[in-house]
Amino acid sequence: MAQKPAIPKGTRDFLPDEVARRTYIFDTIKSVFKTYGFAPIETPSFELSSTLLGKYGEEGDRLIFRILNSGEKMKKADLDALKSENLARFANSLAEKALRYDLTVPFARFVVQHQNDLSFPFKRYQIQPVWRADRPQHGRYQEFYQCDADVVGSDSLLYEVDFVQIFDQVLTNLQIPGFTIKINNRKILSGIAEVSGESDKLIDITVAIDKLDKVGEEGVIKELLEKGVSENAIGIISPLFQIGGSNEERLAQMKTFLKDSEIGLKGIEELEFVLNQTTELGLERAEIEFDVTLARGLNYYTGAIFEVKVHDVKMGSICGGGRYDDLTGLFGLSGLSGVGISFGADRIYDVLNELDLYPEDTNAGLTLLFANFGDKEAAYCMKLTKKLRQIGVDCEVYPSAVKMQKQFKYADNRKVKFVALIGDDELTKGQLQVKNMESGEQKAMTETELLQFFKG
RNA sequence: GAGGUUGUAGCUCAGUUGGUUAGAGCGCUGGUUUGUGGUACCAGAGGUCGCGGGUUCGAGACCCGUCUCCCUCCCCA
Repeated sequence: MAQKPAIPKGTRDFLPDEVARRTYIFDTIKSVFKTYGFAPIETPSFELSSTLLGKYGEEGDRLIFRILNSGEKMKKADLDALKSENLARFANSLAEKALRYDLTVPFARFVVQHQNDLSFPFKRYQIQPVWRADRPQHGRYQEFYQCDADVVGSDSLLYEVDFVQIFDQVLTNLQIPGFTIKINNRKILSGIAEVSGESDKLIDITVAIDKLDKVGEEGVIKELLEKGVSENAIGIISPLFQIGGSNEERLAQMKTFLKDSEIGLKGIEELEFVLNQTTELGLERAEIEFDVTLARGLNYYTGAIFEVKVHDVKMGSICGGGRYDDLTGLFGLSGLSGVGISFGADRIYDVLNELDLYPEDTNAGLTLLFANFGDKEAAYCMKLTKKLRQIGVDCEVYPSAVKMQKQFKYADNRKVKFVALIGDDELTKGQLQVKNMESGEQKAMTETELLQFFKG
């Protein structure tokens, strides 16, 4: 035997039953996206490196899978960069293409390229795999699916309201018992930086504050000091650590805190609008929480920021999203505001598996199997399968006339719902035996009765 | 990218301080005579103990390297 086969780390194979479960998740998400007026698009799995690089920050660039140039293009390798140890530039000269890292940046590219064919606001959804050269961990893969819905070309906050409803609808439909939609606004974070007098350290401050629930107040202060934030500024920021209570109470506290920051107050106003509208509409299973410490790494968000966490499961956020006022600006089309969300299908899949939340019929089973009693009988069954398939019944004939025990065992493993037995007797009588594999009940019926039975 | 951990049949694991032909359960295959599965009984197949090197008379067990899994950080879905 050759060496045992393997797949790259952070990737997975899916068996038929697993695919059935994943299809259920994708279908649930798709159908909700559709009811909110989103239409699907697709983009290539790889893009030009120049499209992706520099869009996700330094960390993100490191996680982008590069596609090595081949043939003559190998000659484009920048050997000078290698000599001068500029490895990043050398790597870029070796790879003109790269696997997509998310669906948002390719979408921005798509919008700019097809701007004349689109009517705005443009709403699309996209369900495709993305790749990250990350170190695999629980709920973290190198290949995984994102399910994105975005709108570009409108700055209306009604879309933020819609997205909150979509989170609630999808996760409720998937039977997830409890989950929290965390919401914040990047303008509030800007306001905090402004009030503290450290506007240029916005990113450092938000990243540090984001860790509050993980490292605690002291941890955050330590990180702020390390990043060179002044003690004075930290003194101004620290009251934020005490913010709590209901969403209304938090808003009130933040209003006071940000009273001298125009941008901060704008953020509060936007957030208040979304929260109020959401209260008007109501939520099925979701809880919504204003979380000042919610930051999210991506540098392109400018307004609302979302993140969804499932209760009682140890798993990173299963959904994220937010508003980006000028994403397409990176590709030369400015002035288009966008807002979007993403469902992490693979994490949702893991959560559903962990909580065992699949509906009963989510498997790759077969509806009807014809037992094989010999050539003559099988030939008759083949004719029947053709008729059944025309009315949409999935069925098949067992391939050989082996002993019944074996055929039934096969039916069992395939999770077959019904087995039809047509032997010599039945052929002459025109009566078929149909056995319900779950109840064990077996009854005789004619061919027309059989077709009728499965039609209903 | 940094640190830690794990790796024995298809799966879940046992395997005493290194010592003969490496075990169990589940699963799988066949059987328990006539056309009936999910239960029972019997039998069988299946492992160069992640991979490569080293120490030793002898290594699944010890050492080094490497890959993988999982975990912490980072970042995120």
